[in-house]
Formats: sequence, structure tokens, C-alpha cells
Amino acid sequence: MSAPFATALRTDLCGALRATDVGRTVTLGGWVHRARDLGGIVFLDLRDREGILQVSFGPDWTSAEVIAAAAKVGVESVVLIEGTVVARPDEMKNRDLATGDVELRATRISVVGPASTPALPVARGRGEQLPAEELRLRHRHLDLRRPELQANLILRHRLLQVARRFLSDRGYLELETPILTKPTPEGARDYLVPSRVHPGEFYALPQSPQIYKQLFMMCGFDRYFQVARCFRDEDLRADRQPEFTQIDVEASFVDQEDIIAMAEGLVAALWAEAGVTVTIPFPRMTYAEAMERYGCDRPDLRYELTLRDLTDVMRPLEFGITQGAIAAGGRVRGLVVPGGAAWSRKQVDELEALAKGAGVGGLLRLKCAEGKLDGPLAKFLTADATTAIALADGDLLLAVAGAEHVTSPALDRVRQECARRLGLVDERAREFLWVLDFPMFERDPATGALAAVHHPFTAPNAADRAAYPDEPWRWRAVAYDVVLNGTELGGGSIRTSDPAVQSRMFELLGIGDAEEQERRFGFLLEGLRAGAPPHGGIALGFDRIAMLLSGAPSLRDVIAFPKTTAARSLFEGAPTPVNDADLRELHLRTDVARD
RNA sequence: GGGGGCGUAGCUCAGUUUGGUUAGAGCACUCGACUGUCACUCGAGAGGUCGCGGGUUCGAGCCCCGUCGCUCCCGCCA
Repeated sequence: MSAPFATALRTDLCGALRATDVGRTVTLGGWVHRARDLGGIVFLDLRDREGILQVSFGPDWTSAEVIAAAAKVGVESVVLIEGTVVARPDEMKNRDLATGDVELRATRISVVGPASTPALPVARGRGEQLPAEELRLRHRHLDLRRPELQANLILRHRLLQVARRFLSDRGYLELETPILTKPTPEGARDYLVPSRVHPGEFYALPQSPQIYKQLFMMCGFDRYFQVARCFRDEDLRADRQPEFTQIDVEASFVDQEDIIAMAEGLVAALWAEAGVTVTIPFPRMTYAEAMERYGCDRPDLRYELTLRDLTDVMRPLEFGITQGAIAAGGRVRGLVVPGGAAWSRKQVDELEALAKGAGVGGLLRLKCAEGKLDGPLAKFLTADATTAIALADGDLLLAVAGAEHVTSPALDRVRQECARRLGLVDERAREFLWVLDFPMFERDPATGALAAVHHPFTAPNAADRAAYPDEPWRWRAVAYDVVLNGTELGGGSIRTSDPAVQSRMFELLGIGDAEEQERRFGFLLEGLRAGAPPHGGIALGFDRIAMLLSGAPSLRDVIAFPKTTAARSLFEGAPTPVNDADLRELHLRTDVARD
């Protein structure tokens, strides 16, 4: 690192010293990572964000008082040390340390920040497990001292700088939007903030800056981006936090191709910063094709194992399950697993349990072993069907009968688990993909009501709207997701810029009343009526990208102060009860008994 | 909201299968020895609400019920 880290108190970062520094007299500040007291000579490993350096205190170059002080200092204490950088003899070099060719012969030490015994170790023994995550979060000030987490956050910083540079160089303006905003009835649950001056009224924290960024386009800023903090009050996962960061982008006078090209460049730049070359453009697939071949709108293309339609093959068979499903308007779909015939009954039952967990009644099996077909289906198969299915020796066919919204998720899970078992997943492979032509709406299976697949501001495909004016469930949206190895990195759409079309969309979503539209989305509609350019954009899930590029197993390892799965901060202790006076001032009362 | 896993010393873990004397180990910590270590080594010591509450039992870290916390998954996340 070439930045001038010299200050009034120190001359260098200890982790930056190399053989070229030999002979220099330096003053370093850092944390005592480990100590080795050999009696006459004392070694301290000094750590800062740049790395670790061995400091030696010996009678030939250090006074007795300084040696005694060094022998007494506790690990994780902050010290200032003055000394001379010396080369280590060959047999004393430490190849595991970037600074291992040199050491500091100390002449002075001052303990500027003595540390109490740490509640959990920062320096870990070889092979020793990390402390429980609960403790790591509770003592985050210590956990964040670990070089691994520091490396994650430093990479995160570099990725953010790359994104800013990339977008700024292309004319995107970094504009900020409110954190205290308006509750939205759509989508996820809002975090609400009570208003003190308006009794009974609330702000919401933004789920995304969606409408604001569209308004920037209507204002004529032309290109916008923001490193946007977003808030959603939903249950958590390893890859989901209640507050998270998006790289949020919007541009005017663009179509889908403009946004896709920009996003590919941005993704390539981010991956390049992490040392990975990414080939652009990315392959593309329609939503319909993804669902048909993979049962999933973000397929993992590192392996094939594609789904097949078996409806026509199965239709003539006198087999109750498939006949019933087909008669009810469903289909029979499945996948052929090479080598799956060798799996035990129990192993296939486990797959069936996965499928059932996704809502199907069961998993049909047909295996081909030693040239013979075996399974409940076998005796119903006609010669034509056998030919059509065309199982090779060792193959296992797994099939599901039913409606598409049932067979797809079930087969998706089965496919993923089969790939895992067969070792088909190449962990080093990177399969980027655009999924295009998402449906505009999905139906609530219970009520039949339409809901936006992406969001209500997405533009419907104009040709679909013209062809099926009264069948909006057939409309595709001008929306796109970018996917890597089965993980959604981000998504966006071209927006509706015609206020009449936007009104119609609200109407289809059950917000038919003009007054209600104005009340809830008036600020958007007003903007559209004031003259809106065609516009669209995308948002990338930045935490997830940082997680992938750092190799971290959890989002919590790329967020400095994350929440637990119960949405708590264990370190600072949030959320927390507040006193009655504060509540009264906000015109709030809780129904929770207090002790 | 539902299901699974985990919870024993400051930390990582054994002990729970089949209930039985005073609950162990490594690291860290304290004291001592040691002049080239780099997970220093060696000796000694201190350190326990077995997550919490209740129950069964002559006896519970271990069995039962409840509860809390962390975690993974489903629902949820436009």
C-alpha cells in the first residue's frame, strides 16, 4: 500500500515493511497479536490492518526496562514501538508472513492502549474452530480485528470504489434519497418510524429508492446511481439481512439493451477488482425457458440435468396418478439422472421428501438397471413410451405430475440435490446468465388476485398488451435478472413512463380507485404527468456480491455490524425498550407488559 | 408462524449412548524457568449457575416438560 500512512505518532504500517526497509529506524503502532517470551529475548507479533510483523526485544539492542515492559504487555494491547528494521537470516525467515523477511529490533515500547484479557481469541491456533457466531457478534469489536474479516471489509470498500468510479465515469450521478420516507402497501413489510410532530403518523424506511430514482429521471438528471441502504422487515436467512445495500442505478432514454450492457460492464469491473476475469456479454434465457428447462427463474447453469416434458409420453398410459393430473390440466415433467439407478430406496425417498416439501404429492421413479426397467410405472409402459423415454443403463427417471406452479419448484429442488450428489457442481465455475421476459403478473393461488412479479412500475411488453388487452396475466414485463450460479445478483426493468399505463397497472393490481391511487402513489403519477422520459434501471445486491467475491459463507461476514436471524444486534443491543416518556412524546403506547 | 441443529471453564471441545464418588482436555489467564522463537517450550496454579425454569428419581450435565439464545431451512422477502 503506497498511501502515506505516516502520522505524528508513527512512521509506517507494520504490515507493510519489507526487505527494502532494512536499516530504517521506524516507529510503529499496532495491536499485540501474540507474544513469545523466551526469557532473555522477547518476541511480539505486531498487527495492524496491513499485516503482522515480528518485533524482537533482545539484550544486545534493547534496554532491560524495555524488555521487561514487552514481556508484561498483554495480547490485543495497543503499543507504539520504535526500533530498527533488520533482515532476518535465511533460517529465521517466516514464509507465512508477508513481512517474514524482516523483523523490527525494538528500542522503545509504550503501551498506549492496554487491553483486558479478550473475551474471545483474535489470534487463532491452527485448526481451531471459530468461536460461536453468537459470541463473535456479541464481541464484534474483537471479531472485527481478525485479518479475515478485515480483508472482507477492505474488499467491500474496493468494490464500492470500483462501482462508483465505473458509474461516475459513464455520467451517472450519485444522488441521495430520503431514509425517512412514505410507507408502501406493496411488497415487504415496512420498518416504521413514528412522527413526533404529527401524532399517529409514520414514516417508513425505504425498501428501495425505486420511486425516487424514477423521479430523478423525470427531473432530467438522466443518469443516477446510489449505494442505497434498503430496509425490509421480513424473516432472515444466511443471505438476507433486514438492512442491506444495493447498487441502485437508473437511466433515461434507454431500453433493456442499454441497461444490460451497462450492468455487464459493472459486474465485470467488480469481478475484475476481485481478480476474476468475466466474459461479457452474458448468455440469455427467457423466463419461460428457464422455468421449462430448470423449473426455476435463476437456474444454476454449472450443470445440465435439464427437465423434460413427459406429458405426451404418459398420456396414453393406464396409470392413475399421471392420468388424473393430465385430466386436471396438469403436465408430467421429470429429469433423467445418469447413475441414479444405483441409489438406494432410502436415497430416492429423501429426494421425494424434498419434492413433497415443495408441494407435490410424490415423486415417480423409473430406473433402468441391467437393461431392465423397474419402478411403479414400469408395468404400465407401452413399447412406444419406453422408446420415447429412452433410459440408458444406470439411468433413473424422476417425474412429477401436476400443475406447473407445483412441478417446477419440486423438480428444481430435486435437480439441485441430484447435481450435488453426483458431484456435478464445479465450485470454480462461474455461469452468468440474464433471465428475460418475466411475466408482468402472478396470481395469488388463493384469491386469484394479480400481483406484480417485479414491481408495479415495470413496463409491460407493449406487443403483449396490444395482443391481449383483456388478459393481463399473459403480458410479459420488460424486466431482467442477472444470475450467477443459481444466485440472483440483481434485477431491474424498463419502467412505465406513461401515466395512463401506470394508472391501468395500479388498477389491475387492485388499486382501481383514482383517489386511492393519488393518495398512495400521487407523487409518482404527478411526476409522470409532468413529462417523463423513457427510463429504466437495475439494482445489484451489493452485500451478496461482496459475500461471493470474498468467499464468505454468510452475509454477516461482509457486514461490519450485522443483525442475527432474530433481527437483533448483539453488540450494541438493538432493538431495545424505550422509556415511557419517549413513547408518550411519540404518541405511542405498547401492549407489552414491562417489568 | 412452522420444522431441524446447537448451547458443558474466557474460547474450542470431550463426557449424554446405558442416570451413580470430587465434571475433564487443549488454548487463553496467573506465577515460575528459559537468549532466536514465530501455535515457542517446560513446571505449577486458578478458573464451572453443565443456557434458564420446572419435573421424574435415593441420586440428573445425562431422562421428561417448558422456556430463552444462536443457527439452517420452509412460509415470508413487489
